[in-house]
Amino acid sequence: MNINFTGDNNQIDKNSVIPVYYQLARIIERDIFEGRLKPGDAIPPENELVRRYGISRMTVRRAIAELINSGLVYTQKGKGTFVAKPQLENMVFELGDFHEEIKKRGMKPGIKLLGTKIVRADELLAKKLEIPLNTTCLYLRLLISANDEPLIFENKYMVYTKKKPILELELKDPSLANFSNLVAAHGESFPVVSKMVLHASVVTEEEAEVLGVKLNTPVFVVEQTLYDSMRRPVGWGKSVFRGDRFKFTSYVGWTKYGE
Amino acid sequence: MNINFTGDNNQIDKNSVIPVYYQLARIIERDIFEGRLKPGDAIPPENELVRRYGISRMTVRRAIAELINSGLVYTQKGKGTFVAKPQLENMVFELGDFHEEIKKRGMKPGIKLLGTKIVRADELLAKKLEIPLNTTCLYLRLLISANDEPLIFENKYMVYTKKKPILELELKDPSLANFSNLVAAHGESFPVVSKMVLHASVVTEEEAEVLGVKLNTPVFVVEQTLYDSMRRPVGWGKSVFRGDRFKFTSYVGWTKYGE
DNA sequence: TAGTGGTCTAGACCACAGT
DNA sequence: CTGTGGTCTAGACCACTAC
Repeated sequence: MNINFTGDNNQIDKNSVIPVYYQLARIIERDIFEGRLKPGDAIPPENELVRRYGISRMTVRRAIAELINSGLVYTQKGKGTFVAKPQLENMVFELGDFHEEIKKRGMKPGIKLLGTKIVRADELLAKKLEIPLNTTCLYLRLLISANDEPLIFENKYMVYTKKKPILELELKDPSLANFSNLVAAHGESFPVVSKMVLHASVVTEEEAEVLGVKLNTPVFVVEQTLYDSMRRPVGWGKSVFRGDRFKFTSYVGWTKYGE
Repeated sequence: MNINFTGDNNQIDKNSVIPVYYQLARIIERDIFEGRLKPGDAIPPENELVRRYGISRMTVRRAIAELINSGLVYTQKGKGTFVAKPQLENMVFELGDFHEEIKKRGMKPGIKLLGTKIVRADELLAKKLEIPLNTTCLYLRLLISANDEPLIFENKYMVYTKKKPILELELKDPSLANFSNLVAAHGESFPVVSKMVLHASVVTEEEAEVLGVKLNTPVFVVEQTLYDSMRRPVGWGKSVFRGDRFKFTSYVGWTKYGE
Protein backbone atom coordinates (compact mmCIF):
# COMPACT_ATOMS: atom_id res chain seq x y z
CA MET A 1 0.00 0.00 0.00
CA ASN A 2 1.19 3.44 -0.93
CA ILE A 3 1.89 5.61 2.07
CA ASN A 4 1.26 8.68 -0.05
CA PHE A 5 -2.12 7.34 -0.91
CA THR A 6 -4.02 10.47 -0.03
CA GLY A 7 -1.44 12.79 -1.43
CA ASP A 8 1.22 14.80 0.28
CA ASN A 9 -0.86 17.93 0.61
CA ASN A 10 -3.62 16.13 2.40
CA GLN A 11 -2.65 16.77 5.96
CA ILE A 12 -4.99 17.37 8.84
CA ASP A 13 -4.66 20.51 10.91
CA LYS A 14 -5.93 19.67 14.34
CA ASN A 15 -5.82 23.30 15.41
CA SER A 16 -7.94 24.47 12.53
CA VAL A 17 -11.42 25.80 13.11
CA ILE A 18 -12.51 23.25 10.53
CA PRO A 19 -13.49 20.05 12.32
CA VAL A 20 -11.09 17.15 11.93
CA TYR A 21 -13.82 14.77 10.78
CA TYR A 22 -14.72 17.23 8.07
CA GLN A 23 -11.13 17.58 6.90
CA LEU A 24 -10.76 13.81 6.71
CA ALA A 25 -14.01 13.39 4.81
CA ARG A 26 -12.83 15.95 2.24
CA ILE A 27 -9.48 14.17 1.89
CA ILE A 28 -11.10 10.84 1.15
CA GLU A 29 -13.63 12.48 -1.11
CA ARG A 30 -10.84 14.08 -3.10
CA ASP A 31 -9.12 10.71 -3.44
CA ILE A 32 -12.32 9.42 -5.01
CA PHE A 33 -13.09 12.37 -7.26
CA GLU A 34 -9.53 12.56 -8.52
CA GLY A 35 -9.43 8.90 -9.36
CA ARG A 36 -6.94 7.61 -6.80
CA LEU A 37 -9.81 5.57 -5.41
CA LYS A 38 -12.16 3.97 -7.90
CA PRO A 39 -15.56 2.34 -7.47
CA GLY A 40 -15.12 -0.97 -5.68
CA ASP A 41 -11.78 -0.02 -4.12
CA ALA A 42 -11.45 -0.28 -0.38
CA ILE A 43 -10.61 2.87 1.48
CA PRO A 44 -7.96 2.46 4.18
CA PRO A 45 -9.17 0.63 7.29
CA GLU A 46 -10.33 2.82 10.13
CA ASN A 47 -7.37 1.91 12.31
CA GLU A 48 -5.01 2.79 9.50
CA LEU A 49 -6.59 6.23 9.25
CA VAL A 50 -6.32 6.55 13.03
CA ARG A 51 -2.57 5.89 12.84
CA ARG A 52 -1.95 7.90 9.72
CA TYR A 53 -3.59 11.08 10.95
CA GLY A 54 -3.11 10.64 14.68
CA ILE A 55 -6.80 11.04 15.43
CA SER A 56 -9.23 8.91 17.36
CA ARG A 57 -11.30 6.20 15.81
CA MET A 58 -14.59 7.88 16.64
CA THR A 59 -13.46 10.86 14.61
CA VAL A 60 -12.50 8.66 11.70
CA ARG A 61 -15.88 6.98 11.91
CA ARG A 62 -17.67 10.29 11.86
CA ALA A 63 -15.84 11.22 8.66
CA ILE A 64 -16.79 7.91 7.09
CA ALA A 65 -20.36 8.34 8.29
CA GLU A 66 -20.55 11.55 6.26
CA LEU A 67 -19.32 9.77 3.17
CA ILE A 68 -21.80 6.93 3.67
CA ASN A 69 -24.51 9.48 4.09
CA SER A 70 -23.68 11.11 0.80
CA GLY A 71 -23.60 7.76 -0.94
CA LEU A 72 -19.92 7.88 -1.86
CA VAL A 73 -18.89 4.79 0.11
CA TYR A 74 -20.50 1.82 1.78
CA THR A 75 -19.32 -0.50 4.52
CA GLN A 76 -19.25 -4.26 4.86
CA LYS A 77 -18.89 -5.60 8.34
CA GLY A 78 -15.72 -7.59 8.77
CA LYS A 79 -14.49 -6.66 5.29
CA GLY A 80 -13.97 -2.97 4.91
CA THR A 81 -15.28 0.28 3.49
CA PHE A 82 -15.58 0.55 -0.25
CA VAL A 83 -16.09 3.24 -2.86
CA ALA A 84 -19.63 3.06 -4.25
CA LYS A 85 -20.57 3.09 -7.91
CA PRO A 86 -22.21 6.26 -9.13
CA GLN A 87 -25.94 5.75 -8.91
CA LEU A 88 -27.51 7.35 -11.92
CA GLU A 89 -30.60 5.26 -12.37
CA ASN A 90 -33.05 7.40 -10.46
CA MET A 91 -33.94 10.88 -11.39
CA VAL A 92 -35.59 13.09 -8.88
CA PHE A 93 -37.66 16.08 -9.79
CA GLU A 94 -38.52 18.67 -7.24
CA LEU A 95 -41.47 20.95 -7.41
CA GLY A 96 -41.21 23.66 -4.84
CA ASP A 97 -42.91 26.80 -3.72
CA PHE A 98 -43.66 28.72 -6.89
CA HIS A 99 -44.08 32.00 -5.19
CA GLU A 100 -40.45 31.71 -4.14
CA GLU A 101 -39.28 30.19 -7.42
CA ILE A 102 -40.74 33.03 -9.44
CA LYS A 103 -39.21 35.65 -7.18
CA LYS A 104 -35.86 33.88 -7.38
CA ARG A 105 -35.96 34.33 -11.14
CA GLY A 106 -36.49 38.06 -10.71
CA MET A 107 -40.10 37.99 -11.84
CA LYS A 108 -43.20 39.36 -10.22
CA PRO A 109 -45.31 36.58 -8.77
CA GLY A 110 -49.07 36.95 -8.73
CA ILE A 111 -51.79 34.97 -7.02
CA LYS A 112 -55.32 35.68 -8.14
CA LEU A 113 -58.26 34.19 -6.36
CA LEU A 114 -60.66 33.29 -9.15
CA GLY A 115 -63.33 32.35 -6.69
CA THR A 116 -64.36 30.42 -3.62
CA LYS A 117 -67.46 28.36 -3.38
CA ILE A 118 -69.17 26.13 -0.89
CA VAL A 119 -69.89 22.91 -2.73
CA ARG A 120 -71.28 19.50 -1.91
CA ALA A 121 -68.97 16.59 -2.55
CA ASP A 122 -69.68 14.74 -5.75
CA GLU A 123 -68.59 11.17 -6.29
CA LEU A 124 -65.02 12.01 -7.29
CA LEU A 125 -64.42 14.42 -4.44
CA ALA A 126 -66.08 12.13 -1.90
CA LYS A 127 -63.71 9.40 -2.98
CA LYS A 128 -60.64 11.60 -2.94
CA LEU A 129 -61.34 13.02 0.50
CA GLU A 130 -62.87 9.80 1.83
CA ILE A 131 -66.00 11.61 2.96
CA PRO A 132 -69.73 10.92 2.46
CA LEU A 133 -71.39 12.18 -0.69
CA ASN A 134 -72.74 15.72 -0.37
CA THR A 135 -70.45 16.67 2.49
CA THR A 136 -69.99 20.42 2.53
CA CYS A 137 -66.64 21.41 1.11
CA LEU A 138 -64.73 24.56 0.42
CA TYR A 139 -63.64 24.99 -3.18
CA LEU A 140 -60.98 27.45 -4.29
CA ARG A 141 -59.74 28.37 -7.72
CA LEU A 142 -56.44 30.16 -8.01
CA LEU A 143 -54.41 31.48 -10.86
CA ILE A 144 -50.69 31.86 -10.34
CA SER A 145 -48.77 34.10 -12.67
CA ALA A 146 -45.34 35.55 -13.25
CA ASN A 147 -45.07 39.06 -14.66
CA ASP A 148 -48.82 38.90 -15.26
CA GLU A 149 -48.51 35.86 -17.48
CA PRO A 150 -50.77 33.05 -16.22
CA LEU A 151 -48.77 29.92 -15.46
CA ILE A 152 -50.66 27.63 -13.09
CA PHE A 153 -54.36 27.07 -12.64
CA GLU A 154 -55.25 25.48 -9.35
CA ASN A 155 -58.42 23.88 -8.08
CA LYS A 156 -58.43 22.98 -4.43
CA TYR A 157 -60.95 21.35 -2.15
CA MET A 158 -61.10 20.84 1.58
CA VAL A 159 -63.76 19.83 4.04
CA TYR A 160 -65.62 22.95 5.09
CA THR A 161 -65.15 24.06 8.68
CA LYS A 162 -67.51 26.87 9.58
CA LYS A 163 -65.24 28.19 12.28
CA LYS A 164 -62.66 29.58 9.96
CA PRO A 165 -63.99 30.71 6.63
CA ILE A 166 -61.41 31.76 4.10
CA LEU A 167 -61.80 35.40 3.26
CA GLU A 168 -60.65 36.78 0.01
CA LEU A 169 -58.49 39.12 2.00
CA GLU A 170 -56.63 36.33 3.66
CA LEU A 171 -55.38 35.07 0.35
CA LYS A 172 -53.22 38.17 0.29
CA ASP A 173 -50.94 36.23 2.59
CA PRO A 174 -48.75 34.52 0.01
CA SER A 175 -47.98 31.64 2.32
CA LEU A 176 -51.59 30.58 1.90
CA ALA A 177 -50.92 29.91 -1.73
CA ASN A 178 -49.31 26.83 -0.29
CA PHE A 179 -52.10 24.30 0.01
CA SER A 180 -50.69 22.80 3.17
CA ASN A 181 -50.61 26.14 4.95
CA LEU A 182 -54.08 26.92 3.70
CA VAL A 183 -55.54 23.71 5.06
CA ALA A 184 -53.74 24.24 8.35
CA ALA A 185 -55.16 27.76 8.57
CA HIS A 186 -58.69 26.73 7.71
CA GLY A 187 -59.31 23.54 9.60
CA GLU A 188 -58.02 22.26 12.87
CA SER A 189 -56.26 19.42 11.16
CA PHE A 190 -52.59 19.64 10.42
CA PRO A 191 -51.35 18.09 7.18
CA VAL A 192 -48.31 15.92 7.74
CA VAL A 193 -48.23 13.93 4.51
CA SER A 194 -48.58 15.03 0.94
CA LYS A 195 -49.23 12.72 -1.97
CA MET A 196 -48.68 14.09 -5.43
CA VAL A 197 -49.38 12.52 -8.75
CA LEU A 198 -47.93 13.99 -11.91
CA HIS A 199 -49.70 13.48 -15.23
CA ALA A 200 -48.98 14.62 -18.75
CA SER A 201 -52.09 15.96 -20.38
CA VAL A 202 -53.52 18.60 -22.69
CA VAL A 203 -55.63 21.54 -21.62
CA THR A 204 -59.39 21.39 -21.44
CA GLU A 205 -61.38 24.22 -22.95
CA GLU A 206 -61.81 25.93 -19.62
CA GLU A 207 -58.16 25.58 -18.72
CA ALA A 208 -57.12 26.94 -22.11
CA GLU A 209 -59.24 30.00 -21.52
CA VAL A 210 -58.02 30.64 -17.99
CA LEU A 211 -54.38 30.10 -18.89
CA GLY A 212 -54.66 31.97 -22.15
CA VAL A 213 -53.26 29.19 -24.30
CA LYS A 214 -54.44 27.35 -27.37
CA LEU A 215 -56.42 24.16 -27.20
CA ASN A 216 -54.30 21.01 -27.12
CA THR A 217 -51.43 22.79 -25.40
CA PRO A 218 -49.54 20.18 -23.38
CA VAL A 219 -49.68 20.60 -19.62
CA PHE A 220 -48.45 18.96 -16.48
CA VAL A 221 -51.32 18.11 -14.17
CA VAL A 222 -50.39 17.72 -10.54
CA GLU A 223 -52.87 16.12 -8.21
CA GLN A 224 -52.16 16.75 -4.57
CA THR A 225 -53.78 15.05 -1.60
CA LEU A 226 -52.95 16.14 1.92
CA TYR A 227 -53.32 13.82 4.90
CA ASP A 228 -53.35 14.53 8.61
CA SER A 229 -51.51 12.53 11.23
CA MET A 230 -54.33 9.97 11.29
CA ARG A 231 -53.84 9.44 7.54
CA ARG A 232 -57.19 10.99 6.80
CA PRO A 233 -57.30 13.08 3.62
CA VAL A 234 -57.87 16.71 4.55
CA GLY A 235 -57.38 18.38 1.20
CA TRP A 236 -57.35 17.56 -2.47
CA GLY A 237 -56.36 19.67 -5.40
CA LYS A 238 -55.52 19.63 -9.07
CA SER A 239 -53.05 22.07 -10.53
CA VAL A 240 -52.50 22.61 -14.21
CA PHE A 241 -49.03 23.78 -15.26
CA ARG A 242 -48.46 25.19 -18.71
CA GLY A 243 -46.28 22.72 -20.57
CA ASP A 244 -44.81 25.48 -22.69
CA ARG A 245 -43.56 27.30 -19.62
CA PHE A 246 -42.49 24.54 -17.29
CA LYS A 247 -39.85 21.91 -17.39
CA PHE A 248 -38.34 20.05 -14.49
CA THR A 249 -34.61 19.62 -14.34
CA SER A 250 -32.71 17.23 -12.15
CA TYR A 251 -29.10 16.33 -11.63
CA VAL A 252 -28.06 12.98 -10.24
CA GLY A 253 -24.62 11.73 -9.50
CA TRP A 254 -21.48 12.24 -7.59
CA THR A 255 -20.92 15.89 -8.20
CA LYS A 256 -23.71 16.94 -5.96
CA TYR A 257 -21.60 15.82 -3.07
CA GLY A 258 -18.50 17.55 -4.27
CA GLU A 259 -19.23 20.95 -2.83
CA MET B 1 -41.19 18.79 32.99
CA ASN B 2 -43.06 15.52 32.99
CA ILE B 3 -40.88 12.63 33.97
CA ASN B 4 -43.18 10.29 32.06
CA PHE B 5 -42.57 12.32 28.99
CA THR B 6 -41.64 9.44 26.76
CA GLY B 7 -44.25 7.12 28.18
CA ASP B 8 -43.89 4.35 30.69
CA ASN B 9 -43.32 1.67 28.12
CA ASN B 10 -40.43 3.44 26.52
CA GLN B 11 -37.55 1.86 28.32
CA ILE B 12 -34.20 0.98 26.87
CA ASP B 13 -32.94 -2.56 27.05
CA LYS B 14 -29.17 -2.34 27.05
CA ASN B 15 -28.83 -6.08 26.61
CA SER B 16 -31.01 -6.18 23.54
CA VAL B 17 -29.51 -7.00 20.17
CA ILE B 18 -31.13 -3.77 19.01
CA PRO B 19 -28.59 -0.95 19.36
CA VAL B 20 -29.26 1.49 22.15
CA TYR B 21 -29.03 4.50 19.85
CA TYR B 22 -31.65 2.94 17.63
CA GLN B 23 -33.99 2.28 20.54
CA LEU B 24 -33.66 5.86 21.71
CA ALA B 25 -34.28 7.26 18.24
CA ARG B 26 -37.47 5.22 18.00
CA ILE B 27 -38.62 6.42 21.43
CA ILE B 28 -38.21 10.06 20.49
CA GLU B 29 -39.74 9.45 17.09
CA ARG B 30 -42.77 7.91 18.73
CA ASP B 31 -43.11 10.93 21.00
CA ILE B 32 -43.29 13.06 17.88
CA PHE B 33 -45.61 10.90 15.81
CA GLU B 34 -47.99 10.39 18.71
CA GLY B 35 -48.21 14.09 19.43
CA ARG B 36 -46.43 14.30 22.77
CA LEU B 37 -43.85 16.44 21.01
CA LYS B 38 -45.13 18.94 18.47
CA PRO B 39 -43.32 20.97 15.83
CA GLY B 40 -41.24 23.63 17.54
CA ASP B 41 -41.08 21.80 20.87
CA ALA B 42 -37.67 21.11 22.32
CA ILE B 43 -36.74 17.52 22.89
CA PRO B 44 -35.05 16.83 26.24
CA PRO B 45 -31.45 18.07 26.43
CA GLU B 46 -28.78 15.51 25.70
CA ASN B 47 -27.60 15.37 29.28
CA GLU B 48 -31.15 14.80 30.46
CA LEU B 49 -31.44 11.81 28.11
CA VAL B 50 -28.07 10.59 29.38
CA ARG B 51 -29.38 10.65 32.95
CA ARG B 52 -32.82 9.34 32.14
CA TYR B 53 -31.69 6.28 30.25
CA GLY B 54 -28.29 5.74 31.87
CA ILE B 55 -26.44 5.81 28.58
CA SER B 56 -23.47 7.82 27.39
CA ARG B 57 -23.77 11.12 25.64
CA MET B 58 -22.19 9.87 22.42
CA THR B 59 -24.94 7.28 22.19
CA VAL B 60 -27.59 9.92 22.75
CA ARG B 61 -25.98 12.04 20.09
CA ARG B 62 -25.99 9.19 17.63
CA ALA B 63 -29.72 8.72 18.17
CA ILE B 64 -30.31 12.42 17.62
CA ALA B 65 -28.09 12.34 14.54
CA GLU B 66 -30.44 9.78 13.02
CA LEU B 67 -33.43 11.99 13.68
CA ILE B 68 -31.66 15.00 12.20
CA ASN B 69 -30.80 12.93 9.20
CA SER B 70 -34.41 12.01 8.64
CA GLY B 71 -35.48 15.61 8.99
CA LEU B 72 -37.57 15.08 12.10
CA VAL B 73 -35.57 17.41 14.35
CA TYR B 74 -32.98 20.14 14.07
CA THR B 75 -30.46 21.52 16.50
CA GLN B 76 -29.54 25.04 17.54
CA LYS B 77 -26.21 25.44 19.19
CA GLY B 78 -26.54 26.69 22.74
CA LYS B 79 -30.33 26.43 22.63
CA GLY B 80 -31.46 22.89 22.14
CA THR B 81 -32.89 20.33 19.77
CA PHE B 82 -36.32 20.99 18.34
CA VAL B 83 -39.00 19.12 16.47
CA ALA B 84 -39.10 20.22 12.84
CA LYS B 85 -42.20 21.21 10.94
CA PRO B 86 -43.33 18.77 8.30
CA GLN B 87 -41.84 19.89 5.03
CA LEU B 88 -44.45 19.42 2.38
CA GLU B 89 -43.51 22.07 -0.09
CA ASN B 90 -41.27 20.00 -2.30
CA MET B 91 -42.44 17.05 -4.24
CA VAL B 92 -39.95 14.61 -5.50
CA PHE B 93 -40.58 12.29 -8.38
CA GLU B 94 -38.34 9.37 -9.03
CA LEU B 95 -37.89 7.76 -12.36
CA GLY B 96 -36.05 4.53 -12.04
CA ASP B 97 -35.01 1.54 -14.06
CA PHE B 98 -38.05 0.61 -16.11
CA HIS B 99 -36.89 -2.87 -16.78
CA GLU B 100 -37.08 -3.44 -13.04
CA GLU B 101 -40.23 -1.40 -12.53
CA ILE B 102 -42.13 -3.37 -15.13
CA LYS B 103 -41.01 -6.67 -13.68
CA LYS B 104 -41.99 -5.51 -10.20
CA ARG B 105 -45.50 -5.00 -11.46
CA GLY B 106 -45.59 -8.56 -12.71
CA MET B 107 -45.43 -7.65 -16.39
CA LYS B 108 -43.14 -8.82 -19.14
CA PRO B 109 -40.61 -6.16 -20.04
CA GLY B 110 -39.41 -5.88 -23.61
CA ILE B 111 -36.58 -3.93 -25.17
CA LYS B 112 -36.58 -3.74 -28.94
CA LEU B 113 -33.71 -2.22 -30.83
CA LEU B 114 -35.35 -0.29 -33.63
CA GLY B 115 -32.02 0.49 -35.19
CA THR B 116 -28.51 1.79 -34.81
CA LYS B 117 -26.91 4.25 -37.13
CA ILE B 118 -23.66 6.09 -37.46
CA VAL B 119 -24.56 9.73 -37.89
CA ARG B 120 -22.76 13.05 -38.10
CA ALA B 121 -23.62 15.57 -35.44
CA ASP B 122 -26.05 18.22 -36.57
CA GLU B 123 -26.29 21.56 -34.86
CA LEU B 124 -28.54 20.38 -32.03
CA LEU B 125 -26.49 17.28 -31.25
CA ALA B 126 -23.21 19.17 -31.49
CA LYS B 127 -24.53 21.62 -28.95
CA LYS B 128 -25.86 18.97 -26.63
CA LEU B 129 -22.68 16.91 -26.66
CA GLU B 130 -20.40 19.94 -26.90
CA ILE B 131 -18.63 18.49 -29.93
CA PRO B 132 -17.75 19.93 -33.35
CA LEU B 133 -20.33 19.76 -36.11
CA ASN B 134 -20.22 16.54 -38.11
CA THR B 135 -18.48 14.55 -35.42
CA THR B 136 -19.23 10.88 -35.88
CA CYS B 137 -21.81 9.67 -33.41
CA LEU B 138 -23.61 6.49 -32.61
CA TYR B 139 -27.38 6.74 -32.73
CA LEU B 140 -29.72 4.20 -31.15
CA ARG B 141 -33.45 3.92 -31.19
CA LEU B 142 -35.13 1.71 -28.63
CA LEU B 143 -38.67 0.77 -27.88
CA ILE B 144 -39.48 -0.35 -24.37
CA SER B 145 -42.66 -2.26 -23.79
CA ALA B 146 -44.58 -4.09 -21.10
CA ASN B 147 -46.60 -7.15 -22.08
CA ASP B 148 -45.88 -6.21 -25.69
CA GLU B 149 -47.51 -2.83 -25.33
CA PRO B 150 -45.12 -0.06 -26.41
CA LEU B 151 -44.53 2.39 -23.61
CA ILE B 152 -41.33 4.35 -24.13
CA PHE B 153 -39.59 5.39 -27.32
CA GLU B 154 -35.96 6.29 -26.81
CA ASN B 155 -33.46 8.08 -29.00
CA LYS B 156 -29.91 8.05 -27.76
CA TYR B 157 -26.70 9.51 -29.05
CA MET B 158 -23.10 9.14 -27.99
CA VAL B 159 -19.77 9.98 -29.51
CA TYR B 160 -18.70 7.07 -31.68
CA THR B 161 -15.72 5.07 -30.50
CA LYS B 162 -14.57 2.55 -33.07
CA LYS B 163 -13.02 0.32 -30.49
CA LYS B 164 -16.25 -0.92 -29.09
CA PRO B 165 -19.10 -1.03 -31.54
CA ILE B 166 -22.49 -1.87 -30.14
CA LEU B 167 -23.74 -5.07 -31.62
CA GLU B 168 -27.38 -5.80 -31.81
CA LEU B 169 -26.68 -8.90 -29.82
CA GLU B 170 -25.28 -6.92 -26.93
CA LEU B 171 -28.56 -5.18 -26.46
CA LYS B 172 -29.86 -8.49 -25.20
CA ASP B 173 -28.16 -7.58 -21.97
CA PRO B 174 -30.98 -5.72 -20.26
CA SER B 175 -28.60 -3.64 -18.19
CA LEU B 176 -27.63 -1.91 -21.42
CA ALA B 177 -31.11 -0.51 -21.64
CA ASN B 178 -29.75 1.81 -19.02
CA PHE B 179 -28.11 4.62 -20.92
CA SER B 180 -25.39 5.05 -18.35
CA ASN B 181 -24.33 1.42 -18.58
CA LEU B 182 -24.49 1.59 -22.34
CA VAL B 183 -22.19 4.59 -22.55
CA ALA B 184 -19.81 2.98 -20.07
CA ALA B 185 -19.75 -0.19 -22.18
CA HIS B 186 -19.20 1.63 -25.45
CA GLY B 187 -16.69 4.34 -24.69
CA GLU B 188 -13.85 4.55 -22.27
CA SER B 189 -15.54 7.38 -20.42
CA PHE B 190 -17.47 6.67 -17.30
CA PRO B 191 -20.61 8.69 -16.71
CA VAL B 192 -20.74 10.10 -13.20
CA VAL B 193 -23.42 12.75 -13.58
CA SER B 194 -26.81 12.63 -15.17
CA LYS B 195 -28.90 15.63 -16.04
CA MET B 196 -32.53 15.07 -16.85
CA VAL B 197 -35.10 17.50 -18.08
CA LEU B 198 -38.77 16.60 -18.01
CA HIS B 199 -41.16 18.20 -20.47
CA ALA B 200 -44.88 17.85 -21.07
CA SER B 201 -45.59 17.49 -24.75
CA VAL B 202 -47.71 15.78 -27.37
CA VAL B 203 -46.52 13.06 -29.73
CA THR B 204 -45.08 13.82 -33.13
CA GLU B 205 -46.33 11.81 -36.07
CA GLU B 206 -43.39 9.45 -35.93
CA GLU B 207 -43.69 8.94 -32.20
CA ALA B 208 -47.40 8.28 -32.52
CA GLU B 209 -46.71 5.58 -35.06
CA VAL B 210 -43.94 3.90 -33.08
CA LEU B 211 -45.89 4.01 -29.83
CA GLY B 212 -49.16 3.06 -31.46
CA VAL B 213 -51.13 6.00 -30.12
CA LYS B 214 -53.27 8.70 -31.68
CA LEU B 215 -51.88 12.05 -32.71
CA ASN B 216 -51.97 14.66 -29.95
CA THR B 217 -51.63 12.04 -27.24
CA PRO B 218 -49.94 13.74 -24.27
CA VAL B 219 -46.49 12.45 -23.42
CA PHE B 220 -43.69 13.05 -21.00
CA VAL B 221 -40.45 13.80 -22.78
CA VAL B 222 -37.32 13.14 -20.78
CA GLU B 223 -34.08 14.55 -22.03
CA GLN B 224 -31.04 12.94 -20.48
CA THR B 225 -27.47 14.14 -20.71
CA LEU B 226 -24.64 12.10 -19.22
CA TYR B 227 -21.37 13.68 -18.15
CA ASP B 228 -18.04 12.11 -17.29
CA SER B 229 -15.86 13.08 -14.36
CA MET B 230 -14.45 16.02 -16.31
CA ARG B 231 -18.00 17.33 -16.81
CA ARG B 232 -17.86 16.60 -20.49
CA PRO B 233 -21.12 15.39 -22.02
CA VAL B 234 -20.70 11.80 -23.17
CA GLY B 235 -24.26 10.92 -24.07
CA TRP B 236 -27.53 12.58 -24.90
CA GLY B 237 -30.94 11.09 -25.31
CA LYS B 238 -34.61 11.87 -25.57
CA SER B 239 -37.20 9.46 -24.27
CA VAL B 240 -40.88 9.72 -24.96
CA PHE B 241 -43.19 8.25 -22.32
CA ARG B 242 -46.83 7.64 -23.14
CA GLY B 243 -48.84 10.07 -21.05
CA ASP B 244 -51.78 7.71 -20.97
CA ARG B 245 -49.67 5.00 -19.37
CA PHE B 246 -47.38 6.89 -17.04
CA LYS B 247 -47.91 8.97 -14.00
CA PHE B 248 -45.41 9.79 -11.33
CA THR B 249 -46.44 9.50 -7.73
CA SER B 250 -44.63 10.92 -4.79
CA TYR B 251 -45.19 11.02 -1.07
CA VAL B 252 -43.64 13.70 1.08
CA GLY B 253 -43.89 14.12 4.79
CA TRP B 254 -43.22 12.62 8.10
CA THR B 255 -44.61 9.17 7.53
CA LYS B 256 -41.75 8.12 5.37
CA TYR B 257 -39.60 8.13 8.46
CA GLY B 258 -42.10 6.20 10.49
CA GLU B 259 -41.07 2.75 9.37
C1' DT C 1 -22.98 32.10 34.95
C1' DA C 2 -25.33 27.95 33.78
C1' DG C 3 -27.03 25.21 30.20
C1' DT C 4 -26.91 23.84 25.55
C1' DG C 5 -25.10 21.39 21.48
C1' DG C 6 -20.29 20.48 18.75
C1' DT C 7 -16.08 18.16 18.75
C1' DC C 8 -12.70 14.86 20.26
C1' DT C 9 -10.20 11.29 22.89
C1' DA C 10 -8.63 6.61 24.35
C1' DG C 11 -10.00 3.16 25.47
C1' DA C 12 -13.51 -1.29 25.45
C1' DC C 13 -16.19 -5.39 23.77
C1' DC C 14 -18.71 -7.35 19.98
C1' DA C 15 -19.92 -9.83 15.38
C1' DC C 16 -18.44 -10.97 11.08
C1' DA C 17 -15.05 -12.33 7.20
C1' DG C 18 -11.13 -14.54 5.59
C1' DT C 19 -7.13 -17.27 6.60
C1' DC D 1 -6.49 -16.73 14.37
C1' DT D 2 -6.28 -11.66 12.75
C1' DG D 3 -8.41 -7.76 10.88
C1' DT D 4 -12.48 -5.49 9.87
C1' DG D 5 -16.45 -2.44 10.96
C1' DG D 6 -20.41 -1.75 14.84
C1' DT D 7 -21.44 -0.24 19.28
C1' DC D 8 -20.63 2.03 23.61
C1' DT D 9 -18.42 4.41 27.55
C1' DA D 10 -16.80 8.31 30.54
C1' DG D 11 -14.72 11.61 30.43
C1' DA D 12 -12.84 16.45 28.19
C1' DC D 13 -12.86 21.21 26.16
C1' DC D 14 -15.16 24.44 23.21
C1' DA D 15 -18.65 28.02 21.36
C1' DC D 16 -22.94 29.71 21.60
C1' DT D 17 -27.37 31.29 24.12
C1' DA D 18 -29.90 33.27 27.63
C1' DC D 19 -30.26 35.18 31.92
